[in-house]
Amino acid sequence: MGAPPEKYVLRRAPAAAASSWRIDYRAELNEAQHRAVATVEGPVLVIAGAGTGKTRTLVFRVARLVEGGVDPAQILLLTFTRKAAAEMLRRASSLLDGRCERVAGGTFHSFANLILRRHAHPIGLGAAVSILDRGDSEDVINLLRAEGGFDRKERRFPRKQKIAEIFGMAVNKSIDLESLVESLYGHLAEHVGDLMELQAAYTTYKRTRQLADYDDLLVLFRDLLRDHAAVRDELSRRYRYIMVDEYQDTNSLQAEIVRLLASTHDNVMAVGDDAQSIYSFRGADFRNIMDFPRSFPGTRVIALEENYRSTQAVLDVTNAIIAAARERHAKTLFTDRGPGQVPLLVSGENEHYQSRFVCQRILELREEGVPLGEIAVLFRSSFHSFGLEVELNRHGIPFVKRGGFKFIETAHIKDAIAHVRVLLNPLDSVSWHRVLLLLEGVGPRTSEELIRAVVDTGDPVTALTQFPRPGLATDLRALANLLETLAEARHHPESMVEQILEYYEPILKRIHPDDHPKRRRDLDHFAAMASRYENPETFLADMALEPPNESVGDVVAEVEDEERLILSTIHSAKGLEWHTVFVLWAAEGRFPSPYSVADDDIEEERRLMYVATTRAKELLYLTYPITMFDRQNGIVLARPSRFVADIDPEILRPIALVIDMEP
DNA sequence: CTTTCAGACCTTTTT
DNA sequence: GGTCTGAAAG
Repeated sequence: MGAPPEKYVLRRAPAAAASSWRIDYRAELNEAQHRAVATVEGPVLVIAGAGTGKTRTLVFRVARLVEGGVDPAQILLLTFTRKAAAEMLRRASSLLDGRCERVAGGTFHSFANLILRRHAHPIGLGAAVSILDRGDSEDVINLLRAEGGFDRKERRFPRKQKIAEIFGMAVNKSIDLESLVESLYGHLAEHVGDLMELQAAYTTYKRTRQLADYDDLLVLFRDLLRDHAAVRDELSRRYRYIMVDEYQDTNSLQAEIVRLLASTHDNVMAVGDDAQSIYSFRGADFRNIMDFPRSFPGTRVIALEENYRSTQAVLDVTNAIIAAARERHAKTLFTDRGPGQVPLLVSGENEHYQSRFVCQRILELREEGVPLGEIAVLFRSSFHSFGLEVELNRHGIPFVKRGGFKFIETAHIKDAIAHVRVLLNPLDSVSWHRVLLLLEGVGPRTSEELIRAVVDTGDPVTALTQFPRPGLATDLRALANLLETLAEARHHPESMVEQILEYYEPILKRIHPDDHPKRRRDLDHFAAMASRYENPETFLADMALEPPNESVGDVVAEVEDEERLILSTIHSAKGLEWHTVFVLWAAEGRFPSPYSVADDDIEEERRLMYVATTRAKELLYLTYPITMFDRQNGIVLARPSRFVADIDPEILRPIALVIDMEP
């Protein structure tokens, strides 16, 4: 994160032992940052505005702890993505030495997974738990929904997606289904009984088959800590210093986990910004950050308000956006980075103007020497960039897209993963289902029978080869052969994936006659990803918990990242910064999202706009078309987003695009 | 039972 | 544009 470069004086004694050189914390940090770094014992809450050096503070604090003699393995750094943790530890290591790499870190989910695998026993879990991603849990729910006959009710019963959302929300908000439906899903009140029944069935299903969804990881981890004092004390003593980044986006379950983990020492530093809370759809509540001092009495609160990232002109806009927020910690960011250029509110005739403007401006910036990797185009929803993507391709501007539908979620990749999963956890009926339905002549019924045979005999190979259905014998034999080959040697993930692909190739051609070459290429990249792992267990866990955030096709980098423009959802842009930021579709009907308008979640949308605009260091452009296509009404007039429409034109300058008619 | 095909539906954000 | 669902044919 940004910092005054002129103050960057790292003094490193030449070739001396690591412990003999010292970091000059006072020279490196401002007063508030320094206080946060120097406060080592006891609970600390850092309220860090956007671009105020939050990451820098965490990095220096890790270094400070290690330098002060704390064993790195006693430090736990919980972040929003593992990439964020890795990046911080890399920076801390460059301040000190390799020791910082031994700091434990990752997301709540990945850390929970790690601990649960070590302490599976007390909560009745096996070591080979399969992690269900969102799609997997929806599949299970759908199965049970049909099995329980819930879908045959006269009144419309919610679809699997909605059900999964509701179940997840209940867990993440730590409230029971009944009150959740009452408060947030009132229109489903008549189904409460059925939903509860379904939820119970879902839980049983997962437990008996060694399956855990994302929420289970947190719940089971919490239960382990809460109900097993010995484990709790052991863990609490092992992780003596806990730091939690992006605390505004944690939910009550995660807060509870932190509370329990710190039970023997209270050494927790939570860092966050209530104005940047954008994950309430996942049960996060920015009030969590307000409650921190209550669960940790004696908390020292430190506010970081000096912004090192953006010019004053950019800050004037972001301050104006957030000033209208209904409920927040009042703070106004300031900088001494100089005035900078006034951000523009750019309007054009239609979406095409918007795309052309962005492309043209990007090409100009590149001429001026701004690397493509220092430019980002941000948007509320992943599909908002479709039009621009076409235009970028036309101009030959390389880009990566982050967020939205992911590579890992495509059917063919999930198929490949399913084969690895059944091998590791033969009880994983979700994956069995996927694997078996690929065979010609196998539908849901036959698949069920086969799975029952596999579970009953406990021996997949025998169950498959002995299955009394001559028409399927050849295919089942082939599958059994594959499983045998995979099981024989404890394969390296890469060679496992290669074996699977050999088996899967003909199936792929049959199911996707038109585009199997494209899918085949995806699968080859998947194999390449597998090659980075030592064992299949960590490979699978990572694919479920920290999949690459790139969209389909982007996993292949033909060009180095520095030479590619970034397209990203605002959610995926969290914590990052660029020289120039474009915000697409700053128009009513797109941003705020119509869903949020209907549900009265406007305040979170405002924070999203705040997060988007605070990513810019030098240049900021908000664009919107004057007409846009609406599915119901066809072409309609668009208005600028309510979050920016009323900003003083001196602060956010309106510009209209015109096309040069000269030849 | 499985496959196929047409029409409905619905599209936010993510671990 | 893609998935999901239901109905009818193989």
